[in-house]
Amino acid sequence: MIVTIRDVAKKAGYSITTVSRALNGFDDVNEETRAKIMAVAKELNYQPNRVARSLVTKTVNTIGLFVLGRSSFQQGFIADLVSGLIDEASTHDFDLLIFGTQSLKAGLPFQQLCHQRGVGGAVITGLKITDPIIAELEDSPFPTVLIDVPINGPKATYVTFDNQKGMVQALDHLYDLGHRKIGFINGHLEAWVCRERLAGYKKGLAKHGLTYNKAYVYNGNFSKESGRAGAKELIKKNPELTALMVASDLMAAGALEELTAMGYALPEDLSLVGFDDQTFAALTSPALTTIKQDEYLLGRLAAENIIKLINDPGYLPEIKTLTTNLVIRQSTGPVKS
Amino acid sequence: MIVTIRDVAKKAGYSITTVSRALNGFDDVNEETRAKIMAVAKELNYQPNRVARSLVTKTVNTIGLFVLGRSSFQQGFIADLVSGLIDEASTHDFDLLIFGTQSLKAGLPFQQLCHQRGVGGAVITGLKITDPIIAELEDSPFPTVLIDVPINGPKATYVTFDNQKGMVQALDHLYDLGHRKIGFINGHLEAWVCRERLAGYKKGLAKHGLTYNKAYVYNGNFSKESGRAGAKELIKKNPELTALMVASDLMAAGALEELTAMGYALPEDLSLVGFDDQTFAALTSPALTTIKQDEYLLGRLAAENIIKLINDPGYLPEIKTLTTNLVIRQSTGPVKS
DNA sequence: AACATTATCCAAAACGTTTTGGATAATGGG
DNA sequence: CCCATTATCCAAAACGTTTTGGATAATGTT
Repeated sequence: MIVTIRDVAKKAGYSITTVSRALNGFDDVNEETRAKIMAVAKELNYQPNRVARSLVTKTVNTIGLFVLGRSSFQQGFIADLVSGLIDEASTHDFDLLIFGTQSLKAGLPFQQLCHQRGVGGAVITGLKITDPIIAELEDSPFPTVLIDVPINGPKATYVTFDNQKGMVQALDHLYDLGHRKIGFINGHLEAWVCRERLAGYKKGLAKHGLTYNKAYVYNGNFSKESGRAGAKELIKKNPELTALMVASDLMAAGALEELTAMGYALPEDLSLVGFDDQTFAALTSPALTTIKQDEYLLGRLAAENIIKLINDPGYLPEIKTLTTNLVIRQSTGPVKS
Repeated sequence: MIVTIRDVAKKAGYSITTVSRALNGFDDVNEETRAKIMAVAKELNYQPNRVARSLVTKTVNTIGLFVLGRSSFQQGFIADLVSGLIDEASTHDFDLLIFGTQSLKAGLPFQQLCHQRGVGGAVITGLKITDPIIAELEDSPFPTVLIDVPINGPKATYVTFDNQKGMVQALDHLYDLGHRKIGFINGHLEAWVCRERLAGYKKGLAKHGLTYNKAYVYNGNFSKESGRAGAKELIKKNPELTALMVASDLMAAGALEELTAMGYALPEDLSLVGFDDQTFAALTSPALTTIKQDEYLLGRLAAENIIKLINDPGYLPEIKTLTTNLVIRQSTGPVKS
């Protein structure tokens, strides 16, 4: 049933040493011998036990993906991120082990945990910028790639999107439609992307000579409910607003509900822009104009990066920033004159 | 840095044998000796290398999750399923390795692949009922749990929802609202759940003395576009229909778009029921009445089952069927008289 | 013929851990 | 005192694989 190198050696008539060296490309094996061994290995469907091999070689081809916080699973992008990670890992003959928060709760030092599980490097998503582990990972020799959180160390880097550019794109779009009073519903500032999105909002305003007004910004928490509350508050306090930008599609959906309930017709009375381009952004009524992020590609990039960090001692960590795209749908339109 | 059992033995002043036996609860170790060894192990943060251990003990505490087809990642439930799997696995000190389709494309026999990767059992999602691997797994000694595809073998079982009951619930609801002409947009019949949903539709009709009419059923493919096409065709050919049931929320969203474009007001002119309760079901306008499936719980159940199959030689595989719930929102209302 | 070199194979050690099968001192019972 | 039992420790073997360091026959050169 389970074929070991001993079975192959016995059937081929050579030692396990010769079998191993034949299969692993050593040049001190006669080519005819090698061919015979390879044929037997193929016939028996022999596959080297990676566990045993990794014990000897101390090389590891497993990436650990840490998804922190149950709510991270409820963001729309995890599936695509995982899909991208798997596809890239697979082309490099790496496997992907997934861990949730409880793995880190056990009080076991991060690297010990990874070593115990045979993980050679970690991709982590769901970190807040205040999480202490970030400092710990920064100078660590253990390869790490963070998603959407900046880090820069000898073996640590991150992948993300150009959030600022995305926000500028959205603001350009609204400006071109004639909007001059533009509000912003952000997420919580513990998420680095929210700091970036705020900076992009400010940059977009400045680009068009518009004044940043603190009262036009609401800090939510990425939930639909905070999107509703944000829209309600911003519009109540600033009825002159003609457009709202929102830091996530889910919050934008909440804002849409609230605005509709308040009697606004979108986009005639007010324009709305989300962020993410989650599946449902095309399903709301009106469908959301939003900033698209290709999370599948981000996953591939993260995997590519962590594999290099694991495999190549001389590899210098590179920060990878993917571009975003404005997707115009029906939630934005010309300002009402 | 990396602490091995030899470091602990050296520092504690005992052999590696005694250290191992002390840490693993053997009773031929003096209790004072044990305490001393445990203190040293704790001080050094010693964690047994699972790779080495599994090589010796041939026990494995890794579950392989196979997600087949890129489109499986785009179904709304994968993230919740994974979350549930991880949480349950973690309580049993199991890890979760994820594989995509390409892992099976390599031509490597399934069990060899799992053995090579140190996987003790597999959870598989995305299978069509026509996939040949199902027969292969049925009588295999390798532990397997399928998601939403029936299988029954000595080491094989499946977890799913009561799709028929869900459909009957939806039909009851529509019947109570006065609907008598009820159409059904199904997914493709290679997905077992679609056969179940069709059977449930028929059962619900029969329960209320309504006649099953083949012309009232459209076979889609789970895409939004097929939902649009299904609504268009069913309504065009059967204008007497007052309600549509749909086998997934995404197709329901497509049907909603089409019906709206055709000038129907929902639910006044026609009622619509989806299936899944995906996040966006609450975000469409009107929000979808739908059948809720708790995929997180399904993930936990699958993990619980596969762990039992791996750990307990005497465990008889149990089919696990979770109940569904009707979630009434705004897409259903009384039939127009 | 003697020595050096090359080709080709293999035993042993290693990886980190677990477990088998003693070894030995202490203790208790006849 | 002698023998049996118990407590407590440890060397060795095992797991499946890789790699080091030979061993040896054949061949070539002087």
